[in-house]
Amino acid sequence: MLSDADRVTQMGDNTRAKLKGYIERIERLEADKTEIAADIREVYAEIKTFGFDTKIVKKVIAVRKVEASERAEQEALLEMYLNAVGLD
Amino acid sequence: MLSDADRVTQMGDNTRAKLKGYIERIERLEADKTEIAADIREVYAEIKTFGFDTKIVKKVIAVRKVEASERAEQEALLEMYLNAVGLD
Amino acid sequence: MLSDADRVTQMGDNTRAKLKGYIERIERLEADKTEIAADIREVYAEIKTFGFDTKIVKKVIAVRKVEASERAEQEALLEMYLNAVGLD
Amino acid sequence: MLSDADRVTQMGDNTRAKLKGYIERIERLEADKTEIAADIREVYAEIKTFGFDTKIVKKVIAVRKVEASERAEQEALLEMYLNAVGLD
DNA sequence: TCGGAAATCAAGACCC
DNA sequence: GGGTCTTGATTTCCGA
Repeated sequence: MLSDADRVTQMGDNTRAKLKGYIERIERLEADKTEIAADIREVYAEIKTFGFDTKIVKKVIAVRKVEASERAEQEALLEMYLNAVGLD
Repeated sequence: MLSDADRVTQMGDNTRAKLKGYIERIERLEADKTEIAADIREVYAEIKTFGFDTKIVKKVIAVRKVEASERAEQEALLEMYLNAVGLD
Repeated sequence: MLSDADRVTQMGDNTRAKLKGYIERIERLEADKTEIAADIREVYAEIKTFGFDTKIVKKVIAVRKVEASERAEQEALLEMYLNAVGLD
Repeated sequence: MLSDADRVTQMGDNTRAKLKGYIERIERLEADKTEIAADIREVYAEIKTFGFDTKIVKKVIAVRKVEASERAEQEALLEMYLNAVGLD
């Protein structure tokens, strides 16, 4: 069986190009993610400038997040019930 | 500076005994954990025997869990508000 | 045949109570499991404070675990042999 | 001086709306970030399907990342030197 | 029983 | 420097 290293050294140009494409795509996505994180930090900075405690704002957002996830969980549960009854 | 291997070969009996104690304690705790996991699996098996879909039961438990965490988050937020107002 | 949801909507109080009992029992077991995991983390923290590399301690425990299972394996094998020759 | 809570209870509709806007903006940004993370996971899944070890791909990306930051570091250093000798 | 999917956990980065 | 967030690895769990 081929090891990964064997695959790399023996693979054709098409395969190599494909792998390269994957890697570059991931790097672009990660760059986007980093940029968004920077945007978020910026907004918090603005909020602080505005005179609010960012810690509380963060907590408010956290609460809203678990509320949302609870709603999602309940919907999933309902879905399962309906599915079990054959009403979906 | 001493490497870990140095420590092991050079340490006195007391130190060695202490380390041995830690290891045995962890092993006991892990045995307990494994046993509990087995108990949980058993309960699910019983539930299935009983004729219920374990997937739904799991989801019910998940919903209850996020409900609990939401309650905890809201309390933490309230705490922060009160703290900010100086009423805590 | 009844679907799971039929069972839920049509089941009597006894059944419902039984299911509730299962759920609460699982929740208690999971709480126990979480607590034990916390205990284990604590012991590792203590070990680290003590000056040892927790990674190595983990390795030691892992090795002892496979050794234990190997021993069990061999004992089972021996048991089989003895049984086969009528010496058990 | 007003505490944060005072601000919340006493603030006018404009202020409240502004804060709400900030929160919603952050939530949108975080949703985007989550989505990108999902995309990345998807790409890795595709890579795995393709027959490569994702762990190695991750390593490659990590290496390229530090190489990029090292390059940036060196360029900054070069810049400083050139600046110091008045050649920039 | 194997493989993927998910939870758990410690380590590192990063911001305050 | 303290604390939170993120990431990467390990382990765990379930279905096929």
